[in-house]
Amino acid sequence: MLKIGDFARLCQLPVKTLRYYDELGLITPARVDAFTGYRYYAVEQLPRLNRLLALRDLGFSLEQIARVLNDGVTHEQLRGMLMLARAEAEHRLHEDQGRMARIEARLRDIEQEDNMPEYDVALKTVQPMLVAACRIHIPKNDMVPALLRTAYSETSAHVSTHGGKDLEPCLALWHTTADTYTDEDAEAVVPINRAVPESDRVKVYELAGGTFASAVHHGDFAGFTKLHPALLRWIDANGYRITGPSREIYVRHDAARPGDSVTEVQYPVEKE
Amino acid sequence: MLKIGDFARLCQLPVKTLRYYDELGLITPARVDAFTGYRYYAVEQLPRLNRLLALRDLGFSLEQIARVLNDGVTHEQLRGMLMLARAEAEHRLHEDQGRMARIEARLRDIEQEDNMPEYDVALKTVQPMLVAACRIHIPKNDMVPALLRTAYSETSAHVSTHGGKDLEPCLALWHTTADTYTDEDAEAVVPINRAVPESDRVKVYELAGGTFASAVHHGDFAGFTKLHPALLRWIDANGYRITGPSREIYVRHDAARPGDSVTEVQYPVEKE
DNA sequence: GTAGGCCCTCCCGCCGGGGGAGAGTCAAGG
DNA sequence: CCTTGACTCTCCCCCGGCGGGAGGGCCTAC
Repeated sequence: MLKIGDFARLCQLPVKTLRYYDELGLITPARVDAFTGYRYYAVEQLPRLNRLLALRDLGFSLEQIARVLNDGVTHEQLRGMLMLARAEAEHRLHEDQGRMARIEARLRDIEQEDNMPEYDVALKTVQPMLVAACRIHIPKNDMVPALLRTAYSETSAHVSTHGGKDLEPCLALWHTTADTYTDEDAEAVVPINRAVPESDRVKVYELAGGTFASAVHHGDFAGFTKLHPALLRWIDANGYRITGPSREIYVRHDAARPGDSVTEVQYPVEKE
Repeated sequence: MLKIGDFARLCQLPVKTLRYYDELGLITPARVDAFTGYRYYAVEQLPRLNRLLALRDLGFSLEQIARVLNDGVTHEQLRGMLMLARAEAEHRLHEDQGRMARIEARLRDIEQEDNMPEYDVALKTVQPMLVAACRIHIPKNDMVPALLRTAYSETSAHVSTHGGKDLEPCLALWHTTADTYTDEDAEAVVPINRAVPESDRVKVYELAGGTFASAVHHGDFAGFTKLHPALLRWIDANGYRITGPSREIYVRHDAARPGDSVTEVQYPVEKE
């Protein structure tokens, strides 16, 4: 019979861990002194402990290990657990690969240009939302504000005449990725609180959610256009692929005070 | 001014998280009502929040992010933090790659042979220990028990005559990896509690620690020799490399009751 | 005026243990 | 036989990054 410290030395585990495993019923001492509470282990318990450690190394939780060790588990169940563990490990693997890529890109940024990167790009998951939208064609770049404003007014009016309400903030979808700044295909989108009928100009649908690379600009009126190249560089440097139209979210857009405008730009992305 | 729920929707974070970040001083609301305690955020805070998320995605802890955001951090410091984060991500990456390999190997084991693998192999880190050791040559396999016993007696005697004490359990190092079972080069090793002088037959040194692949056998006397092939298969299947002599630890070895013997076999290993 | 949807603080839970307090136990040396 | 020092026991709090819920206040729309 071994005291807990001897057993701990034998299997190279901290004493605390053995006590914790006892509490969870993973390795119960062969004998526990009823008066002193001292735990006494037997060397015969080593194989079970090795089994425990092997399962732990596979990434199983202690609760799963308890099921395997105590309840006994069929081959099929074990296979399922292994495949689940593999999927989880793979997921973490991909996450850390992405993290590595982002860190490397950031380090390159620091090395190359001596000043900080201008914008911080974050990856976020966006919920789908119900919207009313009006698609417009914009022949020349300087017509963007006027045409968008008109489209928002029209959409908003349509929604409210059908008893709906538009929610903040409104956004624009850019279906043309060309940077010619002419003949652009845009969509003025307004989130709404409930479904309303469509018209031939105003469509109502659920704008898809998903994973987006996002950056925010705060300051002078049109300065947020610089976000697009920054985002595109980031997306390229981190090994993502653009999967749809970009979004500009006009968080605050007061024509009277353009210096206070806040705009978020999002690109839907996917790995690889 | 936005209430916390609006701000949460805007940046796609749970309300709880925003409150937590406020508590940590990461994003303090632009205004807090002194009477009601209501938090009011401003859209101007979005860029800072995006910066926070970007740093979080790199794997920084919230405490580190607080330092970056609040105290401001030099380029050199940021570079250091990034390199540290990269090292950590790389470490986790390798861990999960190893885990994947172990899981795959285990799944293959299940697919191939319909019965469970006979032994569980665990990876463990072993502490270095002070030992007295006697190296012996074993011409033929059936001489192992006798020669080892003699070597242990001799070592033990030498240690005790010099005022030392030997600790449990004793082990053997096998310097020959050949499986011919003839002309083997072994070493009878006894852990001791303090340094004693050497003789020409008994050496005293610190047995190195490190990472070992380990399996345990419980049962009939010589059955533990089956552990060696099992361990070798595991080491091969998981992409490790043997870096030194194997160890047999005679956890319990009572010649009178061979059915109760417990033996652990360890191979020192390294990735790749 | 009232309903229901926000918001507040406070407390507990997760996972896999680590650290330490305060008290009891064991084995060896004098 | 006694002491001493190493060991062990239980109990409680701590880590990170929040999530869940209780119990209460606030705000706005009908």
